[in-house]
Amino acid sequence: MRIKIATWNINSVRLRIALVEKYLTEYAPDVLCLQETKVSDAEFPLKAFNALGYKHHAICGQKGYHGVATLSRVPLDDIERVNFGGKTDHARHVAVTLPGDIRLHNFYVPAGGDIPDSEANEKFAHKLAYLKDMRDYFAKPKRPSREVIVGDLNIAPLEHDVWSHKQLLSVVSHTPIEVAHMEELRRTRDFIDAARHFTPEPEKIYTWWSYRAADWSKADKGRRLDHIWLTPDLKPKLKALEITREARGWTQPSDHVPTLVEFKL
DNA sequence: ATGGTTGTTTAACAA
Repeated sequence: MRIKIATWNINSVRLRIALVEKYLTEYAPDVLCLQETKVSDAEFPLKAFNALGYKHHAICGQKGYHGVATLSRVPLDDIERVNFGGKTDHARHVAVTLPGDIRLHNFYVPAGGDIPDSEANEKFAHKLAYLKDMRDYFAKPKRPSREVIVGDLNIAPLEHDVWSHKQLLSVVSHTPIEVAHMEELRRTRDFIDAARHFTPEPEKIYTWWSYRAADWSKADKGRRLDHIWLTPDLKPKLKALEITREARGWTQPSDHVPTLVEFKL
């Protein structure tokens, strides 16, 4: 059995529903995990997904901000929403179980504001608290043997996950303290970084380009903020990983592009 | 060193 799982920070699912339809039609993931849906569950555009065969839904949204959703052509079991980081009004996580007993977590980690100092910037403190809660959650005993974490983790951990390591060392998303928190989380289950499994450093990998560049592609000042991690027992099942850079050039795009992983179980 | 853009919701905030 093969299964394809995609993750995409869509930055408003209602505004970009036509781009979602285009992606589903052209790339045909079995499961799509969206972040920054920016919509309450009652207003979520489910019809478009149902029409394309994505009839299984796990949605955790809120009005205007944040929000995650997992849409699937295969059944979803044991839907769970966990509050990490202490802010109970933030919709940033939903988990499901896929056929093959894969526990799939869809995350939208807080961006963390502009100043990389927990004293001066409450948003940065919240980001680090969120990552600590994630670490504690995955460190608990009796976790499922097959787990996958996907989403916008809002951290580019490696030197070649950003366009300039030196120039971004004090920029939120690439600071050593964030990277250390992320590594502590990764080590709880010895998660495999799927993108780097297929494309090791020093090759650059980006999944996000700022809206503020005059020519995003020419400047190419990207960061790898979106990730797919898997527990080691899934490593031999990895077949492919695809980052759809092209999607950044679509009309009225998200600033993030989709990442897709394929397993042969 | 600075400023640059986009989306939600309606001037400010988040990213």
